[in-house]
Amino acid sequence: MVRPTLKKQIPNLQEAIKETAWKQIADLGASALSLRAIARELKITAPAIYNYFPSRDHLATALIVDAYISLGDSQKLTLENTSKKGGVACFSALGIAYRDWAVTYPQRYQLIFGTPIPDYNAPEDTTTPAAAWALLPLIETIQVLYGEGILRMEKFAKLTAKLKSDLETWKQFTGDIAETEVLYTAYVVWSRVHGLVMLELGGQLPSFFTDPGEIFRREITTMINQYLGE
Amino acid sequence: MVRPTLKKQIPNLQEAIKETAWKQIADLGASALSLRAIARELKITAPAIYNYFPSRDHLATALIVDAYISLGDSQKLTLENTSKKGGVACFSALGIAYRDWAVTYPQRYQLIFGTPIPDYNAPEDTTTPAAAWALLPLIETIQVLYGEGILRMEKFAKLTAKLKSDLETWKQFTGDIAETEVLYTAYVVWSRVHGLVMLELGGQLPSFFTDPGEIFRREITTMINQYLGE
DNA sequence: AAAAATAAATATACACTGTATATATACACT
DNA sequence: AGTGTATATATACAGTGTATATTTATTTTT
Repeated sequence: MVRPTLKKQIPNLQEAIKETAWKQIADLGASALSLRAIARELKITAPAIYNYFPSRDHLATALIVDAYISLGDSQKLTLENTSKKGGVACFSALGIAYRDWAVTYPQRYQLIFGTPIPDYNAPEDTTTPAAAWALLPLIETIQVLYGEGILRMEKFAKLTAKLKSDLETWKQFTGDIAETEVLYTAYVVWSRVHGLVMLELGGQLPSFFTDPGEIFRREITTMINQYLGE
Repeated sequence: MVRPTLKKQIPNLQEAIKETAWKQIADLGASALSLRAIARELKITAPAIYNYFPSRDHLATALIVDAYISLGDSQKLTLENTSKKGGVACFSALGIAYRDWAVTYPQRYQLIFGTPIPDYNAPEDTTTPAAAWALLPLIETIQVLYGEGILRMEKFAKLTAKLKSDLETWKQFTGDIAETEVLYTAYVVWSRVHGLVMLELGGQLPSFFTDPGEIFRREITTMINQYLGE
């Protein structure tokens, strides 16, 4: 028999492939992403996957988008649960939640921000919107703080015209909810959080640092002191 | 003929293998590291490499250590060329040089901090000292600023006893030249620089940002304003 | 209802990869 | 000169992504 009857097949195979991929990524790391291994687990032949994803890279892109969505969902949920406590509390909670997500799903974080898949280059037109969406809660929060006059933009050098125009382009991806100053701040904040998380997950933070979370929380506090104020 | 005469062979094959590896990494990316490709270019069979590196991972580790050394050399040279201009100038120059190195050798940067090689996990006992060495010039500089009373530690929350003890352990790797406060600051500064560089190299900074270097230089200035002062 | 078209799987094959094993040769030392 | 060791080759295995052709199940059309 060349092809089994459909009743024996997996329904919603596209989702099943991604789920199996996530399971294996969680177990063996993002670099172990293997069409053949996925096929084996689904009792399918490897080329069959090509009916759902034209190539391994397309599957990887789909996984990355899913990961961004998962991160964005986590951020969104955090914001909803904290919004009543005020802007500063939101800022702090979003930072903590960002790291929590990364620590909970290190493989997903590496999948997005590391380069775990050989010869894979993420297509910018799909990842830029996904990344922007994941950052929306942070941008929203900073926009609120900016509106309340709590964000101390005067601590930064004045934004140049060119930089402002670049940020205008980014605005389109972020739902046009924030001003250029806010977007700039969000990017800078993101880079700080990302740097800490990346060093921690990448193993660059030597293992004798017994509580990486503490350093992270300290930095959140420092950022609040530096960027925000009455 | 099973083995060619030695006069036809490459002298200093260990170095030649690493050089070829670097060339291919620069051309095709760190994920394309392939013993067979190296062997092909050296007109050698793949298993011959095993006489010099027990496995692909050992070669990768050697390359990572080399990359750290290259980064450290660049930092050291920068410090030597700037030291007469004072601590703040050094701080700034080291930051710029760090990014310059990363932008010049993006593949090396990804090799160290990304996870480009499938199933490879860097052995901490070799990378921690290498990383510490690469950071020495920054640590030195911050130590000088701290000694001059320019580093505003009061902006940070007081270091806890546990964190201090963790930092004491790190001290051993950094030549015991700096105090815990300085090491903490250096780590935090590193994480900020690293975050920006990582987002830029990883393609997370959308391409419509026409001059990533400007954002970076602005952040250096911001850091000087935040951490240093008369 | 039968036939044609389409979709989705298999089978097979190719060019790769890292690496284990056995073997042969060049070189250094006694 | 002969022996031992280092260093290469040859071969093989299991794994990878993916291109191609083939077969079958399902859907659509007549």
